[in-house]
Amino acid sequence: MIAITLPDGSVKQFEAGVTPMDVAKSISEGFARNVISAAFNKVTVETSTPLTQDGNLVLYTWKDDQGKKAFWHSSAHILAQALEQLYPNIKLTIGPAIENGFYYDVDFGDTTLSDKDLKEIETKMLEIARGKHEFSIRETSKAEALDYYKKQGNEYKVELIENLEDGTITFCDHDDFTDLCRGGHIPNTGIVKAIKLMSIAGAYWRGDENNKQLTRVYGISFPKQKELTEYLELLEEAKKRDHRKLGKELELFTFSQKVGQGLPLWLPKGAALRERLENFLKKAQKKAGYEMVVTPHIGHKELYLTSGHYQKYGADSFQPILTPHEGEEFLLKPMNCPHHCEIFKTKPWSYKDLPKRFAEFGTVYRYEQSGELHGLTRVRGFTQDDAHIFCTPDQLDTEFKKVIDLVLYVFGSLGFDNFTTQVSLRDPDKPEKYIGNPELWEKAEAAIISAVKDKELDYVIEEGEAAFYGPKLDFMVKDALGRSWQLGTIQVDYTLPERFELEYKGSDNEMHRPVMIHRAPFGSMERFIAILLEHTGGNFPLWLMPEQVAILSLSEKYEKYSQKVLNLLENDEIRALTDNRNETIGKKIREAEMNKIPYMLIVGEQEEQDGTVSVRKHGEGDIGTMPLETFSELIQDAIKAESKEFNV
RNA sequence: GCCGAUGUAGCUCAGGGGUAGAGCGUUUCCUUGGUAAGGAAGAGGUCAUGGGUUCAAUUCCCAUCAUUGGCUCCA
Repeated sequence: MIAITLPDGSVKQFEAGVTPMDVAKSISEGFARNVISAAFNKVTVETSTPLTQDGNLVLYTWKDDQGKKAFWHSSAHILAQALEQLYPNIKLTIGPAIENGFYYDVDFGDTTLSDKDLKEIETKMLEIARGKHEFSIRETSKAEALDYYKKQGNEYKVELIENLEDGTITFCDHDDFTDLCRGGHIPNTGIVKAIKLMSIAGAYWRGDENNKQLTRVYGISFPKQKELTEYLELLEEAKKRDHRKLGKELELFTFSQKVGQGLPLWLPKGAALRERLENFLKKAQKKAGYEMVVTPHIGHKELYLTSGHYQKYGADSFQPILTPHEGEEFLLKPMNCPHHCEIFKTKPWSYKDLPKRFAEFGTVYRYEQSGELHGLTRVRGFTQDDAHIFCTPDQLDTEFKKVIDLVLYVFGSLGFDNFTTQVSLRDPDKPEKYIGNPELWEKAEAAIISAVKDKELDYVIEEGEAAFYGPKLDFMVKDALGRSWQLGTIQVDYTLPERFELEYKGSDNEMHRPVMIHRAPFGSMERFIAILLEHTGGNFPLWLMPEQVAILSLSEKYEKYSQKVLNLLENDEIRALTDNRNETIGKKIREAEMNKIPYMLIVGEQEEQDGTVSVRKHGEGDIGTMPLETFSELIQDAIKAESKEFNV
């Protein structure tokens, strides 16, 4: 007999050789029907794996992440089988479960797969699924496994197996299909009821662009057709919130092929929104002791040689600009920090002067690969809400935490309540990717981790994600399509002060090197506004709205009164517009609603006589008639209610 | 940059070897209205660009450019 401990702490005795599914059945038949995966002593096992010793067993259903993982991983096997049946000479490589579904990377040889083929593959997959084939795991020797794939001429699987230890190699079989696999499947293919293949994409073998490009088929599957339908509806919903679509509809920004790809053009409403965001941050930064500086859009090549950016990114950047006669080389500014370092150098500093905090909304230009451009989130010219803090090593901890406070204030003011943070450290295996001495790196990394702990942020540590000159703390949020984007960033840098030979005089009358903090709460104005658009679906906080009030006259007869209402609101610094067109009120309301204008004021004969407005709120409808002054107070109070002050 | 898809009116999109269509928007006229589309008429397109096949190309083929889903990259 063996003792199986369940997650609730209860311990049950079973015959050795009992399977997780048997245990599930012993709890209840109904529960067992939903169990699709299991972990024994924290190791993923099949639901049919015999258990031979005491241990902790966790049973997973579709509701658990682990269950979904097993479900989608198993679906990838079904996909592979369908592909093999339809395209006999292909070479399978890897096919994992991902956050939303699964994919399989396949070498199709000379065949090209297109979207039209997906339907046929889906049909084949459903046919296989309906066969209710059981998944079973079988151990094999390394030699046998190698032999199997060498015979097939599948060099990818051979490469995978060569990197595995003998004795740990398993195959998974279902129906007549076999694949190298470490396990974690659902009991049988019949549990997969709904399948949708989403897209085809190219993907490099092992993620290395020097390797052969394979064809990746993305799909998702569900235990019920209804869940698939809901998922597809969710995707539709996400599309409606896409910042590229909303940006066009709300006339915020555009792109022009003639101006160049990745170079956004801000339309009046978008520019106004941007300006308001900038002013919001400027106000908080002023309180926090920042001073604004301004630097040019280009800089001498020498500047970036000193900073190290040229060596690191020069080759992949826009090519240097040559002056006509002297042949001097200038670069489009890819970073503001070298300029700010030169500002720091304009005069000698005492430790009593520090910290110095230089801030700039600095527009930078970077050559991003054409395939990488994406709306406003990945562009070639963008404006950073940049600042650099030059401080003594003693001040680092305090300054870093102050920056965290500022970032949290910004996020809180804009409704980003769900964010995570990432501490990005060096890749210990690739020291050549970084500049600066390892001791300083350690100091910087330790400073960030301690600040994050003190501030009780929810964080993950990612090795190898640091900037080349220093470690960083990034703030990430998710967009409407579930993609994670980096917003704010705070970086500790001992290296640039070294390279620019920055100094201050200490209390000991000796010269010392300051520490630098790079920081940008928004990250870039472009990206931030994109994410804000998707986050709010275009319903920005009232204080940011390009147009807060639409005054809709019932007919042209009330044009004069609507103009009067507009003037009075503008006196109270409320952004309003009038709509006196020869259209019905229903149409004017509809358009204002679609333009997401927060308040609509309907004015007609009654209102003109009484000096009132009939107020309609976006998304809510009629909220009644009131004196104009009352409405003005109402909206001003609403704006005040959502604007928090930044307190240092 | 690489692999796939897409590019038709200002916008959203249909069409298809014989030089183009809808809805919305826009213009003009009628209508002067009470909380999500009042009515009528008109204007508007070298069908992304450049080649090729063909009696004939917007349609088929190739290339380029842009957009897009991924991969790689991201100071």
